[in-house]
Amino acid sequence: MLTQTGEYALRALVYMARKGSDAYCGVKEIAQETGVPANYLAKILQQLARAKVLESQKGFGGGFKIARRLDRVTLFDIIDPLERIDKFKQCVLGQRLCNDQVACPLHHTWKAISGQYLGSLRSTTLQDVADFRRHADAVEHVEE
Amino acid sequence: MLTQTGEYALRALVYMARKGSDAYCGVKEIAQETGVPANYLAKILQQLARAKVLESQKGFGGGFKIARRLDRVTLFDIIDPLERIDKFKQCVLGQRLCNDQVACPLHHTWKAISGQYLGSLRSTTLQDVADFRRHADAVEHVEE
DNA sequence: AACCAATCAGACGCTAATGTCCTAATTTAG
DNA sequence: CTAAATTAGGACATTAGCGTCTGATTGGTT
Repeated sequence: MLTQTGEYALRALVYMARKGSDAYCGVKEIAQETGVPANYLAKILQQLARAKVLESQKGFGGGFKIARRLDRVTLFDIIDPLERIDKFKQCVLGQRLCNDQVACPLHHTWKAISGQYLGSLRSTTLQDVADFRRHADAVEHVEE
Repeated sequence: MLTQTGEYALRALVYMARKGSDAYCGVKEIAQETGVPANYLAKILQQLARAKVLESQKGFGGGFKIARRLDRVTLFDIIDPLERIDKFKQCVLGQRLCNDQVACPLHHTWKAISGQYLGSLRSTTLQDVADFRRHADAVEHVEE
């Protein structure tokens, strides 16, 4: 469903989004807080920087930060550069000819399944995630 | 989403279901028709036999056949013995404490996504797939 | 200018998934 | 009974994902 790399990326970006600061955030800190191996996380964040999802800054006080407004970054944006999402477009049964008109036995079933998955990833933004968290915190606070 | 092994299993079982015969079906034939590497497919089918999804028969005229009525075999039954579907139950962000009450920022989003996925796999049977195919064949025939 | 903090880039190793091959064990045909 | 067909099972090879390490580069601090 989600590769290890993709999960690590989600962990890191959710952490950064939730932190909310506009300053650059170091790899060590993110790794520490999310439990992702630091060196490997660095590779992942570099890829996301190349994909323009993050901005990076070398040197003292440098690190990574989210390149766009939180409501303009979807979960799909984060996972897409790291995994082969285009797999979804190919026929599960491996038939060359498989589309809405001429469909393999699994075409419609699989299109529905993958459509729901991709749709959810595309419609959920980091803003949604950050908002939810704050709401949950508030609820917790009220319950105390 | 779906591992290579799982995809191969789907290809093979859909082929067998569609063929509709109650006789044992040889690995070579299935491999030929589905484009799956024969030796690897053999391993996969053996696993499904151990999981009671298939029955196997050695010797001349032997092979594999589906062990239950087609409407009692879901796509989930086919994929489950081959992949670690239990991954879905774990928190995406890796938090130890994450459930409906105390949720991580992604809990609800991810629960919805994986729920749709697993639900589709569990509610689709080989009978559905075989039926669809026959219907599609009929449509093709009419169009000629 | 010298130094330090941090990313960048590439090489390297480990592990699991994928794929191949060979030898048994089993069943049927003749 | 023998030979052929076929799965069962294990050993092995290949590949890709995951993870580590080292040196280079960049930018700020002193």
